[in-house]
Amino acid sequence: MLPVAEQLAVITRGVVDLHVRSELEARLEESIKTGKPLRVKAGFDPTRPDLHIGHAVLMAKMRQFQDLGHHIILLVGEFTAMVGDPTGKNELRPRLSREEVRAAAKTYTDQAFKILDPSKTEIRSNAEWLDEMKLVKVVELMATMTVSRMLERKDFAQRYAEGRPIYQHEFLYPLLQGYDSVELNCDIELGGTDQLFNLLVGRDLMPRYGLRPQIVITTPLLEGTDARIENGVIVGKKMSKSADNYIGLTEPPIDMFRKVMQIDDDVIFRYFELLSSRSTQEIEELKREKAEGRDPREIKALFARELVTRFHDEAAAIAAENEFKQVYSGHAVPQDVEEVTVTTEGPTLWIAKALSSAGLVKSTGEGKRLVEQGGVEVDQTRVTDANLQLERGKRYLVRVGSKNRRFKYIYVAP
RNA sequence: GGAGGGUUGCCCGAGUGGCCAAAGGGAGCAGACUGUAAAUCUGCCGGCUAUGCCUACGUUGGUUCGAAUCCAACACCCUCCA
Repeated sequence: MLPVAEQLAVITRGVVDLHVRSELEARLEESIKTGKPLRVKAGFDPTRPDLHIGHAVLMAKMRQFQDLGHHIILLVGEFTAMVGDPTGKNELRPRLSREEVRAAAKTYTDQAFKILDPSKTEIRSNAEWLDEMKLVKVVELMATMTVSRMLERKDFAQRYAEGRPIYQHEFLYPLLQGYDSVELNCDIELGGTDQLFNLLVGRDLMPRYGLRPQIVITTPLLEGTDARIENGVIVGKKMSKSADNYIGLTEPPIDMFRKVMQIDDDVIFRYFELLSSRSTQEIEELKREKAEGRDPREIKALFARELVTRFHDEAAAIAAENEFKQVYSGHAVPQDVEEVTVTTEGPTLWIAKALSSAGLVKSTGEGKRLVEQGGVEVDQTRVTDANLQLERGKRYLVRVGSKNRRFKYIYVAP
């Protein structure tokens, strides 16, 4: 094992909160002396299987602990997922069935193992102990925390102040998550900054059960692909599916690549710092090169390639880069364009109708609008006539959109 | 249990009988300019081949020639009192 100072340097890189540093040092020292790895827990709620690269920030930190020789416990919040953590968006999360949770947990771990070493990862589910928890124990647990303490949590406080609903089971959530740490007797718990409150509840709870309090470390939440830099500070919503500013871990290579290339030129460094395996020095070097006039597209492509390589493979990354260059910079047609067959009653088919039947737009109204606005190409030529009729028995190559180009061959069946 | 306030499109938010498919803003989309990004400007932004029709302002019913707007019941949320 590495000496304490070196481990600390790795552990604290890029983290937001660390409670408490001196305890961490002591615990690392002890671990080196006894040869016992620290028990590091990171939990996740398998609420929805829509993982994006924002989640990968935490996974990368977990991986660092593994590389330092510590023991990672990946806690599946199978039970807590059904309770539903109050979201940052202050909406009540839907409660999920056990089946949905299981499916989501599977996709989560599949993705996590693209970063984590499965042989060094212990997967546990809190349903193991929470399913059978007796009411007396629940009451005991609830008696450890006051309502006003709960209301310290930002989103509770906010909702309370704004007169929006808070349900009682939501108060239970942090307690249950904290109790997981008691069951697992963790040395350290990791989470996103949004989890700080919950993590600290665990820390408070442990001594009440006769355990040493866990050390709490949080990683930043990655801003979405639509983030901007204003006055040197990154601004923008967190990456999320609902804000549609995410890069999914299972997205096709070309989409990953495209989305990275559409990130703001300066914001890309945030991504580098939180996700790239490049060293801090290398990243600084890239920043310097950009300042000296290197094409930002090249720098973004470096990150895009690294990302696609990690979640797919190197061949996919190269292919994606080539396709991107051809399709977006060179206006070429991608290799694998899907062909759809649409039918028509009459001798011809209205373009707007064809677009919606082919699934390229949501409605014929939208199709018509796009044509009117010049957002549609048929056989590589921009369509200007919103009344264009496609002929029966012919096959057309249609392109819709610009930022996110969609191509299809439309065959008008006789 | 009692009293009062609230529920409008993806989000925020105006609208208190016809001029309301519903102001304004945000988000989003398209075009121009570009680099694929930013900034800026322009246009669009419920559905339907439509000078019209359908669906929509929590739900259901009612009043009216006509309802997001008035009435009733219900549901949900909030506040105060118990």
